[in-house]
Amino acid sequence: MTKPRAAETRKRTRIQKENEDRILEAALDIFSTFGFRGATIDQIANAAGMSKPNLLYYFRTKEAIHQVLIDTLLDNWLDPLRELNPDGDPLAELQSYIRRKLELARDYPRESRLFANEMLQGAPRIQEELRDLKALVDEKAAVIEQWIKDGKMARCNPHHLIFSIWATTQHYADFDVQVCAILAEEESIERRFSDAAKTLEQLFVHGLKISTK
Amino acid sequence: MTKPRAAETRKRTRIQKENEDRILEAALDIFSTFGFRGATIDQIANAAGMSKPNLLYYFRTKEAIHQVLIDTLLDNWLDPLRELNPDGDPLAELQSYIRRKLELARDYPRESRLFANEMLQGAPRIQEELRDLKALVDEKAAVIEQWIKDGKMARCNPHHLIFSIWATTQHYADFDVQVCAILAEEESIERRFSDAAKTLEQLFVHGLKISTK
DNA sequence: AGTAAAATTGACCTGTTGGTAAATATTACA
DNA sequence: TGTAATATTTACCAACAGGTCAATTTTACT
Repeated sequence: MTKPRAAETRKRTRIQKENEDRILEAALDIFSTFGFRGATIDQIANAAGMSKPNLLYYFRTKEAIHQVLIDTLLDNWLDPLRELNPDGDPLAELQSYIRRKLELARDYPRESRLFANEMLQGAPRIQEELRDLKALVDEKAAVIEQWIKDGKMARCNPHHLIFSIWATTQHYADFDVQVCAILAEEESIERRFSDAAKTLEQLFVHGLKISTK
Repeated sequence: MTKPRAAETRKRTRIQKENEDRILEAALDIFSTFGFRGATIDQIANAAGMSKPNLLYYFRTKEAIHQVLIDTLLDNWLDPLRELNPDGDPLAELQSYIRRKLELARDYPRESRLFANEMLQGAPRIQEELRDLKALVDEKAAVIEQWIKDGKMARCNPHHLIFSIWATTQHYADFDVQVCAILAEEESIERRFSDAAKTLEQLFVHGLKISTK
């Protein structure tokens, strides 16, 4: 015990807490932009307003920082799916799920990009988390399957439906540059968000066919 | 002219052509997985079965390789959108667009990931290409808008519709690890693809509402 | 076969990167 | 106020990265 690392001790100091938060905040910026290998500790330390050795006093390795980010990310990220209520109205439930995912993409784009980066690289650091994810998705897919069997919504493949919801919503975080480049620049983020929400609702509920109502 | 670099000379040798192809092939692997900053020349050279200096004999810098990949990528990538025919049947045109994009995701996942990596990092190296992209998208969005005005398809925001098509199809390339982890492992790529195609058609055309036909 | 151009390599250089060691400064708390 | 634990910094290291150079081998062509 010659070197009682801050992160290891039981009680966390005020300074410790503050600095760890600053580091994680900065690391989220850098990792989400450059990916794990593309990010450097120097960059993160700099963004956190801190010297590199000082940063390494709080997190022993680059991996350690990344791990914490990924872990906390996944928790929040899956909350909307967890809340899908089997007893609610199917279309309303799905619409609210879509909306909540879209809000996450709007409010936490860096988290989305961090996750996307990890996926692009083949998810080398989150194999076990993917297993938990599968369990949750399978569970909710069963819920959707039941809805379909009960004749409450159109037949479709529940897993792929979930993929489509993920894809369309996260797109606004992950491909934000592209979205902004293509939409007129004067479009505010609020406008983009509400247009996206309206379009997704239209698509997922009614599709593109002329409705005969 | 003391050093007539291979890539600069008019006539391309057999060896030159072969090696450039091998390098680009290897670079696509590495860049698409690790992103620009995460990829190293050593990795690429190694994957191409070639020494680093030899690789640098064909491409002067890491950027040069990346640039070629991005340029050729964008061309092929946008072909399906270019072919959207204003005089065709709207829903059939869009369905065939979706299918072609899905085929691209299946057959050229690395290209998709390369592009995704660039987007995640804020598209630092493809600003001007994004402008061309905007022009094309605006043009096709106008086509869709006309279809809507003609009462041939349901009202929606054409730009966001295109985003949704991109998102859902590319998802199968970019998030392949996740998709595979969540679907049962025994599912073949053909099965995944056909399930995805069917689901997307259902979604984009009919939506999830119970159809009354 | 001879030769000039093209291709390849090993050795090297410079800057960067993840991480360490030891010394110093600061804080919390009795 | 003293002091032990905590926090921070300076100086450093070894490995790696992008890229160059000069020398050597291979190829294409007469």
